[in-house]
Amino acid sequence: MERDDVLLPVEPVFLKSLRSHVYGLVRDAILSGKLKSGEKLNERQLAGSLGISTTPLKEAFRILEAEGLVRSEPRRGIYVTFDPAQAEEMMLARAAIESMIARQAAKRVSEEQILRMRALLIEMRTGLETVDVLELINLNERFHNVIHEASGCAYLRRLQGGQSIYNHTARLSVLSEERERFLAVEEHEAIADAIAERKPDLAEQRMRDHVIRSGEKHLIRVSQSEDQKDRA
Amino acid sequence: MERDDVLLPVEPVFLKSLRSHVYGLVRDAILSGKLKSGEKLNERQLAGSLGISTTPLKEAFRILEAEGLVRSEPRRGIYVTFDPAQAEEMMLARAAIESMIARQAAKRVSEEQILRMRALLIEMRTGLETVDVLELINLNERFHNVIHEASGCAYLRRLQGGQSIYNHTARLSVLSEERERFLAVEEHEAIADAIAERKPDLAEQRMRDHVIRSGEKHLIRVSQSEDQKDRA
DNA sequence: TGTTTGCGTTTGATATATCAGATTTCAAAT
DNA sequence: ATTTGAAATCTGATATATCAAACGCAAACA
Repeated sequence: MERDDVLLPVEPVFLKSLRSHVYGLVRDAILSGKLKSGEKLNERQLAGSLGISTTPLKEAFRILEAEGLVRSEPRRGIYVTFDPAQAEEMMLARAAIESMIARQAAKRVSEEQILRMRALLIEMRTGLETVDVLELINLNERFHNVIHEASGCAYLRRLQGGQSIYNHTARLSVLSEERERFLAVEEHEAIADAIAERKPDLAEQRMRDHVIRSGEKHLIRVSQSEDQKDRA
Repeated sequence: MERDDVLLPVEPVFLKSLRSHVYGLVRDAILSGKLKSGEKLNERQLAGSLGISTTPLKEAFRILEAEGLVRSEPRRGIYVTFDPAQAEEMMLARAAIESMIARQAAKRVSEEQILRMRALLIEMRTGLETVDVLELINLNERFHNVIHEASGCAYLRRLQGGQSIYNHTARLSVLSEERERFLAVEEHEAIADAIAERKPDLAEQRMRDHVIRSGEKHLIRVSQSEDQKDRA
């Protein structure tokens, strides 16, 4: 055993399965509204246009079905199931789970993790002044990651990931507002305080309110841009 | 149209897909501990022993994977991923989602729904005295259903369903305790009060505490019976 | 004219075959 | 004795074939 530690394992990204690839494609199409709710997805036709067989496609459908983005009627077909109401519920689900994670984090956080949160918050303040939105997005994610890590809840974290419906572009759009950037950092600081002081109830409440408030902002933006498309 | 109404639609249970059947089979095996965490599931072998082809089986694996009960390593195989820690996290997830549902219910509940909750609670009190545990389980479910209905959150309800890891037997076991039966009814009454008074925060908090408390009870029972098996 | 029945087409469900990555084995080399 | 590496083998990923249910449309009938 000599110097194994210097060799990082190669990211196995490039051998991602067809299934997961087409899953991502369809998922994005649904969430972005390219596939309307109620629309029927023809297995063979879609497989044909994607240049793959039906086997990986129907596996992708099972994942989407488990996530609640499509509904499968036996011997009938699979139908898209996603509308603004469900988008809001997914946001609420994210709030519920993320706040439960925050609660657990407040019980288990280490001193080292508290320091890391504080450091990130200071960086956020800086990013606020330099109006570096990209950096702010990155810091936000790292901040939440520290909390996830502190919670020790791998399953909840995974479940939470399934409820995110907004892509990078949408985040950029929301954080383009000065007021929103300011609010986000304020709320993150409040959450960090609650966790650092080991107050589970408070941490949960603040995290929930934060996710719901910023989530509503997203939803409003999306519905507005949908309206614009409709007028066109 | 002549007398169609007297003909109830046949329960389409028997034409349930193979996929969903084997999904249920494997899921139960994992949750009940018959399949240990880390165990590898061989596609062909399992398909063979079940007397089916690999196609519906691998679809079932995708659902289980989306639920976080198995993990798939490309070109390697699929491995069971379920241990006591995850069981506890699933219970916490249930608490998080169910309490969010209660919160929404407190905002939207109708007078008629409040009356139905009250009626169920009265029946529970009766079931408490006659020690009709089966009836109590039934009433519990109907009570929660009213709340789900009041919340109007179809997606959250669905997501919640995926976090239930205990079967009828387990529920029976827990409610065999006099004290547990009493506590459950007390908590349900408190939850109903909060919802009837349209207090979202209170309803959420009470529902969360209820799910976590009774969930911990379940977890303890399970770990104890696991210990017994280990000694055998 | 409205309803029903029948058959051909479509399409999802399932089975089987093929491909390619991963593991194992075991002998040759050091 | 240990290492290496190539072939055999295992196994999941993907493609293709087959089966049967559901749909649609038109002919038959009332």
